[in-house]
Amino acid sequence: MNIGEIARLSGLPAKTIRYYEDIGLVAPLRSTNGYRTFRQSDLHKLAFLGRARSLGFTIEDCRTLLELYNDSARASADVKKIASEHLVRIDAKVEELLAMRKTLAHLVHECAGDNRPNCPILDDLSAKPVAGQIGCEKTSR
Amino acid sequence: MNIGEIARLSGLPAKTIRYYEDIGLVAPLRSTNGYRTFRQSDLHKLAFLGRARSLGFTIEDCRTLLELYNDSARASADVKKIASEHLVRIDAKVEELLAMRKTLAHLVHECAGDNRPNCPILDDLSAKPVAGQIGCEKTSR
DNA sequence: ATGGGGGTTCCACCAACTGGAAGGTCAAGA
DNA sequence: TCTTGACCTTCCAGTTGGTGGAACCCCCAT
Repeated sequence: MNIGEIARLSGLPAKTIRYYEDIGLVAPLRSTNGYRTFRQSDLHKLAFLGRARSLGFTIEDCRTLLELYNDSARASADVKKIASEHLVRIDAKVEELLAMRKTLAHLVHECAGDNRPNCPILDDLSAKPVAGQIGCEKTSR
Repeated sequence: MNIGEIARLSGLPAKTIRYYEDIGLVAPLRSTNGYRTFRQSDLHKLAFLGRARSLGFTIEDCRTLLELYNDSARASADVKKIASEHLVRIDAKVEELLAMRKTLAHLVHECAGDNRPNCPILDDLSAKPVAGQIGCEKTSR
């Protein structure tokens, strides 16, 4: 199968598939005209990658997960560890976003959004941090 | 004030401040020895940027927000629009992460995490999508 | 004069692609 | 046979928001 068909079947853009070959995640054969030729196993691998990426695993996680997948002597603990750590990352990110969301939603709510210049949002952004200020949470970035 | 002091006062790394000058967000003066010299207004601007970035605004949003801040004839609606759109982006991101979280938490829970190879996480990742499958949500990436 | 702690520039790198240019290949139709 | 158009190839650059490091300059105290 050529890259176009594999892209259709795997749901990944051809560009991405070439990139994955570049970084050694997949190794299609080449036909005499230089075209990449994908086997069923390549399709399977790409689908695996697509699914793992859609769950937010990094490329390096994906690489490791693929190795574990191909290692019939793996310990499921190794897989679980990667997934658990990823879960922690996700939770941290969610917390961070919700903290932003909270402040932002409050500010948006306060702002009249009319044609006058007065704006609580800009007031907040330009507020100098005051020592001992009440309700001043540390922003984590 | 030199960059080191401004970094301390604004809470931004010196590297970041130089970068902000590079992309035209701040324009400190230069003293004869080539050192950047920051005014109080530069500090104020950098604090504004730090706060806006900590709320997740993009650099381009920050640029626009700064312009609006300096425009006494602004309409608060313009500010509110930027913030509201950002809020929508945040909500979308949170939704995406929560969807990942849900699947992932389920899989992690299912996995024994011992030294045996059997692993529901890998099973899920390698499952071929089946047409007509029940409970098969589209993953948005 | 020398050492240390500032500062400067510039270049490379991170993740995970994506867009586009310039060109080779192949099958079908006039 | 030629041409058209859909494929495919490689390579380079850009995205976001910085960060690390090298090589070098500057200034003050000892």
